[in-house]
Amino acid sequence: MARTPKVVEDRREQIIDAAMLVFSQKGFVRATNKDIAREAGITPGLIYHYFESKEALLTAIIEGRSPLKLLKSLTPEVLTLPPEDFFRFIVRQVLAIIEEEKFVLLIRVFLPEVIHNQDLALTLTNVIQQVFVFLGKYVRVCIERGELREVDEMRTAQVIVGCVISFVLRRQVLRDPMALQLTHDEIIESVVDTVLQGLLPR
Amino acid sequence: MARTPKVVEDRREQIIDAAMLVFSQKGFVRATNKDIAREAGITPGLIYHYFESKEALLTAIIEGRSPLKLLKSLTPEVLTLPPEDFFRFIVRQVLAIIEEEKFVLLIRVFLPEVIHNQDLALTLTNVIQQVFVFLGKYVRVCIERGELREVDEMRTAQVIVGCVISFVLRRQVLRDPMALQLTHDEIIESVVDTVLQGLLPR
Amino acid sequence: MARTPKVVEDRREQIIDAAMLVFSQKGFVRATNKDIAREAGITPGLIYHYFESKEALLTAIIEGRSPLKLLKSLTPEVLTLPPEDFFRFIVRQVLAIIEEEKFVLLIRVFLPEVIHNQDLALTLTNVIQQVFVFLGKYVRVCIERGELREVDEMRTAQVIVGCVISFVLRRQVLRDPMALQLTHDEIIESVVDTVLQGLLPR
Amino acid sequence: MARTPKVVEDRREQIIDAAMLVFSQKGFVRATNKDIAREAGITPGLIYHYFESKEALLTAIIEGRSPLKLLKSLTPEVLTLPPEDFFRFIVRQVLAIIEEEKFVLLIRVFLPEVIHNQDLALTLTNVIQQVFVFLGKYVRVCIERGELREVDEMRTAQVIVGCVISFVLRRQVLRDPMALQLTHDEIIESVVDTVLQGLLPR
DNA sequence: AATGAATGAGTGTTCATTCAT
DNA sequence: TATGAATGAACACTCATTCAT
Repeated sequence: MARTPKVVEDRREQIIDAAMLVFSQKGFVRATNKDIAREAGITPGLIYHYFESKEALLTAIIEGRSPLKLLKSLTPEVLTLPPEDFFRFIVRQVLAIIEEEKFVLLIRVFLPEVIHNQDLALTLTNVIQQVFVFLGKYVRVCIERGELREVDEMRTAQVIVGCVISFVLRRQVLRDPMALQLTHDEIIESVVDTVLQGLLPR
Repeated sequence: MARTPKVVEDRREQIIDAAMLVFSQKGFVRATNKDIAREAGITPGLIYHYFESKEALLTAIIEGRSPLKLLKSLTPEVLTLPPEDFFRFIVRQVLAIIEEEKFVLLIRVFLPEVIHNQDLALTLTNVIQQVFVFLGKYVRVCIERGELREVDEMRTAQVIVGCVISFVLRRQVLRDPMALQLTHDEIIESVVDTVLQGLLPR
Repeated sequence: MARTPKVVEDRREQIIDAAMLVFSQKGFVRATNKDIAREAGITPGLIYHYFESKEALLTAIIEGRSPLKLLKSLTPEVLTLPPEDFFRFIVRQVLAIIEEEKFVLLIRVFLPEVIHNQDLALTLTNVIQQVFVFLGKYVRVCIERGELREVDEMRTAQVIVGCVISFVLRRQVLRDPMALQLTHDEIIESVVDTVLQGLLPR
Repeated sequence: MARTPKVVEDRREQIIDAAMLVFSQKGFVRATNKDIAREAGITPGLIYHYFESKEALLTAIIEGRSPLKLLKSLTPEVLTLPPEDFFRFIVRQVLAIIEEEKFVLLIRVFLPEVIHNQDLALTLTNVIQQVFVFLGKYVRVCIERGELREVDEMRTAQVIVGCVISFVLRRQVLRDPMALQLTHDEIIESVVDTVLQGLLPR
């Protein structure tokens, strides 16, 4: 009885892991409880001891696996870095977290759901927004320091993060070979160089 | 005898329209033939007079509503425009087509399917690739004319188009208010200005 | 208007022929009106100008194609033939009619239906019975003439005709190669010789 | 744990029994899963816990209820019996097994299917063939012993078994009263007497 | 905690039949 | 006569969910 809660926690995690995998492969609706149970090495009925419904299992994934790490890495000290380093750092960070194996699964689970679920969309929007705000603040500071030219800092943040996101989607959702052949460093270089130097000759 | 074929065509189109709408709202799997029939004002059985299966209906949408218009607008003449005008033109073009009402529906129908359907992913990849190639060629020409500095033209193309795509996705999939409040012109300005001038002071 | 009735008759026959073929291939329930219409070179709707329902089409086949020819060939004059000739004649007659192309179709259409349709079974029973009676009468006459030994004439008739029927079923329903490799003459010989001479040495 | 597998087996058997009955009454295609479920006292969905499909249920009937008993009874010992006894024995055996209640159901289930299913036809053909071969061998032995006159043993076997089969079909499929009024012994007597003695006076 | 038999509401699909043309 | 679009009532089958064990 003292050990039970720990075991329970494990089972829950185990089911969530299995569900994440199966959902990411077949999609939420197409994935059956039988599929999930098979992947978790249990029987379908047991899922209902830990989750109210299949829907609740999806919610649990969302709530338990939210990309909070992303925001934690955005500490104030990095704000003191010079633009080149800062941008490389933040793009690398976003790429690293977002392309983690588990995170990729999350994307593949959420993306289809987010389209028909406004709540989910809001959750995701908020996370992204916080990245924008953080990045935007830095850009504003640099502008005032004279290290960057006068631009709308929020739009600039959206351009930069947007580039990275589209690379990730092409890699992880479309599995576009042209996007997959690039290393993280090459992506970082392409984005940061273009955005900092601009295309026009100096 | 003269009117009948026209009516038939209309029915087919009508069913496709209804399916597009319902699929975009509920997703392909969740949408039922009953939903589609209700939306089209017919009985479910009639769908099978015009399509072999629900899957075939999805295929018909893809094949009939493919974004060929996008590529048609990319005529050789525009290649002679100076970079500022050219980039504004092409970004405006992509935005205009991609944010058309019907096209938005297409995105919402395909995006969830593309994740679990490699064939669909390939189709989409190919279309995007063609835009990259077109844009890349232009960049190469400008570099040789000395109008743009020396960069990898394909990666640059991916950066530019990627920015636009991520704006569209945030608007049409996430319905992110921050992205929605921008006009097409503002998006174009943000992307083109950032990419051409760069952020570093000149 | 003068020609119409004739055309109508043709159409009816044409539909019945098509239905017989399709029913014999797929069975009554599995065969669709569309199948029949395709085979007849018409559209499904037209069937209902000539027949009340699919069921009525089956009935029309039964009523129109009943094996009356079989009984017509059993004229009184053959009764005067000596046993050897008579048996060969009647077995040959039964075989010839029953293995006619059209008749084989009939068997394949009826057999499955007869099992679940007592009316049909009665119709068929009656036809066979008449053959038994005819044959039985002949046997009785021969016994009285001393040309055959004293046996129950009706049971004897059932044995003889039963042999032939089972050969036909094995050929036309089971398509049993062992039965199919025999010619009509060989079947006749096997049946008649066995039944007349008996297996015991004389 | 000791009782569970037994219950499962019972359920399977129970469904097979119900299906046999319903199929034999309405035919495979006309019989619905609802019919079978009602007969078995379960819900239609449960059928799919035990069988992959309706088709698989038919297959299970074939495989589980195949008339192997028939062949098992044909042991070498009986080959030593004198012709009269042997023929009476084998005809009685065939009649007894083939007219068992369960076997009659089988006939009524298969006969309609066998017409449109070559695989099924082959299975049935093989069983019958084995009986022919067994009987043929015996006839050959007797001929060599001088107990029977010189005849083609395989054709003779076909004649004898064919007689019995046609009696059974008339009884169980056509429900022909003339065939039904005979006892097994009468049928045996008619067949064996005719075939052994022949009709011609000795 | 764990099983898996059992249910019932639904799904895609088929097809005999009707009917405006 | 003839068409084929349209319907509606089924059908086989699926699966989330429940529950006795």
